[in-house]
Amino acid sequence: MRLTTRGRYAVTAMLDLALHGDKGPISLADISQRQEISLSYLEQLFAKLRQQELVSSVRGPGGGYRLARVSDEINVAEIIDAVNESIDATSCSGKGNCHSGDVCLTHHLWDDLSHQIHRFLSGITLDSLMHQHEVQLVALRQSELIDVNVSQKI
Amino acid sequence: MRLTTRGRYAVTAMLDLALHGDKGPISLADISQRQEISLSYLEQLFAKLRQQELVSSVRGPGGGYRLARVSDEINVAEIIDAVNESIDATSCSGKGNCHSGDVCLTHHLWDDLSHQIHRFLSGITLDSLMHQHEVQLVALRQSELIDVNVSQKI
DNA sequence: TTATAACCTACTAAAACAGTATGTTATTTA
DNA sequence: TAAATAACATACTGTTTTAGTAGGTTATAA
Repeated sequence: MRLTTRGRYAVTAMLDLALHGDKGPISLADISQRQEISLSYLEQLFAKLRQQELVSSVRGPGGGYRLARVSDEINVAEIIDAVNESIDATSCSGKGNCHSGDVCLTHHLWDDLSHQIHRFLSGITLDSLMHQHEVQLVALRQSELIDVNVSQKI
Repeated sequence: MRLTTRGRYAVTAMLDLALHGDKGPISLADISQRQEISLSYLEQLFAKLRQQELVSSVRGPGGGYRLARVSDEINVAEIIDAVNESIDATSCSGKGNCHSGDVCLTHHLWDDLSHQIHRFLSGITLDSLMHQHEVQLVALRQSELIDVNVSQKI
């Protein structure tokens, strides 16, 4: 089982989209700046998110990405899944052939754990996240920081 | 967050100890054979399990390892922890400095998830595992296989 | 004294991770 | 129509981790 920067970045970027998506398509450059994620890396992640139809894209100037569905119909588990991080904790990918073709002593335990994690993460939607008090505080601070940066540029 | 072969091996080996420990100390060679885990790799894992005082050792012929506590006082979370696999899902190890010194947008989510997983795994003891029907079936099959191997050797 | 099995340290091939680099293509705007 | 923008695509790379191997030393029971 893996839960690394890749999955975290994907969820963070999608939440950023959910928070700012009302102003039309959001460019990866914007997300990159706000969330401090390398642009090239975001591009790779969004290629997968697009394949899984979690986002849709608009090319050209003023273009960017939009959520492909409303924010309460996208959950965290499917975002992590889309960027190829498996939530599965078994060594056999659930096949049950972990010990010379049969299940290993602890197969059931890891299978249970996987379901537990999946249940937890699939119950959390982008919509529920963006309405959390703590998320809103962080989002507010981030937009203030960006404003400062922008005015410094001018 | 990592949950890989290392943590799985450690839990499997500890469960093997719990299942067979009534016959005195169990050698790593036995566990290696039953659970199909490389002996050298087991030695490295047990060095850490011993440091964390989850097992005690007996050297010399007939020696091996014992659980350092009764099986219902050892839970899966501490075994995984002992072999250096962190259950923590945050990128900042819970410090909350994941976004230029402050928390990132999704810090709270990963923190929640970590607690969820920890609560689940720390609620499962070796004792509860060894009394599970499925575990007993697998253990039975394994001891039969070993018996066949032994009689073939003779 | 010999065999056993823990204990210890260094090394290694392969994979994954996170990121960089260098483009091409579609679309808007001046 | 040219320039700028931003998605889209692919190949490459340094670093770390993983899982395991190799080659010992030390303690103890038979």
